[in-house]
Amino acid sequence: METKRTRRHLRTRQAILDAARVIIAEEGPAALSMRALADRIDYSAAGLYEYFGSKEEIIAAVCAEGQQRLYAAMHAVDPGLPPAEHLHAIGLAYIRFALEHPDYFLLMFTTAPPPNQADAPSAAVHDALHGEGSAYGLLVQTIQRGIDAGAFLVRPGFGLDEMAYAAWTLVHGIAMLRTTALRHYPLDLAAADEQVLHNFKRGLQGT
Amino acid sequence: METKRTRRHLRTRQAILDAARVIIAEEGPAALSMRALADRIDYSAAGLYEYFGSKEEIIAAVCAEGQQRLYAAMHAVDPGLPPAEHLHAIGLAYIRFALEHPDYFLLMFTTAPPPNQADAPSAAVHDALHGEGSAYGLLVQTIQRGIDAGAFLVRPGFGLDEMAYAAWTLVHGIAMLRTTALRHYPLDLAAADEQVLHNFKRGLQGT
DNA sequence: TTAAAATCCGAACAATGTTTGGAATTATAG
DNA sequence: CTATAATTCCAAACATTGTTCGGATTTTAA
Repeated sequence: METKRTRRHLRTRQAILDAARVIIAEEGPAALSMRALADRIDYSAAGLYEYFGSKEEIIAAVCAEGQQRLYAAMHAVDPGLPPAEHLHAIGLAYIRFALEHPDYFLLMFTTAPPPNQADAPSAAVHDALHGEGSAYGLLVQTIQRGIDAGAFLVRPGFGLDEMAYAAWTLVHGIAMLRTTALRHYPLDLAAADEQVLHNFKRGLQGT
Repeated sequence: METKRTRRHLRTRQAILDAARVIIAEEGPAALSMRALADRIDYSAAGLYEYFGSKEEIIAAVCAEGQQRLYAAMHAVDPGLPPAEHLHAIGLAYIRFALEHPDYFLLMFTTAPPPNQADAPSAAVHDALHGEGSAYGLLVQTIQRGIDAGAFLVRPGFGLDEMAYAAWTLVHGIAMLRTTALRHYPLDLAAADEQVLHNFKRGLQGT
């Protein structure tokens, strides 16, 4: 029972991650160097390696925090809404998260080290996506509820998995474009987003 | 009239870009170092700076080539198709380009240095997107033809620009997810893509 | 042929991620 | 309480990166 040591260890670990997050948000991912990170919390660069094995591990940990925040943002929408509105709302939450935390979002989906899906057993890949507390898992559950309630029409070759995939690509395309190629784009795109989501909803509800 | 010199200059410039493209395709963007690049074409790293001002310029030039190839892929679809099918086909071409050249695609939309839209006059941003020979310009033209032919229904707050934006986000989301988070995903997603594009088409065609 | 310009490269510089060796501190055992 | 072990921390060094500098070599212009 050595809680005192480990508590301090954990606290320092968190301080490192917090500093990393701040640097990324303020100066971009390129400015995240081990020395700058160490300076900010009054450590030396070498000292960081007692807490993380590499810079990649630190970035991966920040990404994991981002996934949790994304999940939290999507989980915060009223679950009492009817399925279609529920799906609409969590889609908007996904987009809003990307617009409010573009550095986070881009880190998670572009800068991040690619999870080695190539050799991993596909069951593990499946679980990582659908697991509890994951944004994609929440999406799947919401759609499943819509199917159960008869609000979404299952067609041959377009069932739960395909619906979830389609919904994800939809909001991801919006989020990605608006945080990269269309960053600072002058026009207001919220109305178009609404139209797109509305049309998608209609597509799920049947012919 | 000093064509001999400039011809050689241009040829070397192109050799540098070709080598950069090969390295990125074979070993990823992270493996693109000035020394590795110089080695491949029997130059020294310092010599490259006679042809490009920085590594960023080289990457930007490779991205520009990628944009041209993307445009060519979309331009290659039969323009005689009816507007809705035409739009469908260039959307598939966009996705296919991303799947066949994921390194290229990701370089263009994530690794690439962000074009400084912040201070540029918005007219220039508009021209860069809509200009002749640009993929987005081709998309806009196709949709304009669909509107003119009465195949796509213009609604208040959802006109040409919004339609083009929506179409782009749609295929971009698919292309981006399948080249990053869903790379090596075991399931076949082509059928779901078809469903999504089909539903989008229906949305454009009216209530 | 001579002067000027364009090419090309070895060497060096600053900054990066990481390793190493050991000093200082803290916990555990006898 | 002491001695041993484990943890924490850092200065220094290493390899690799993008880039600059000075000069040598080659090509063009006069």
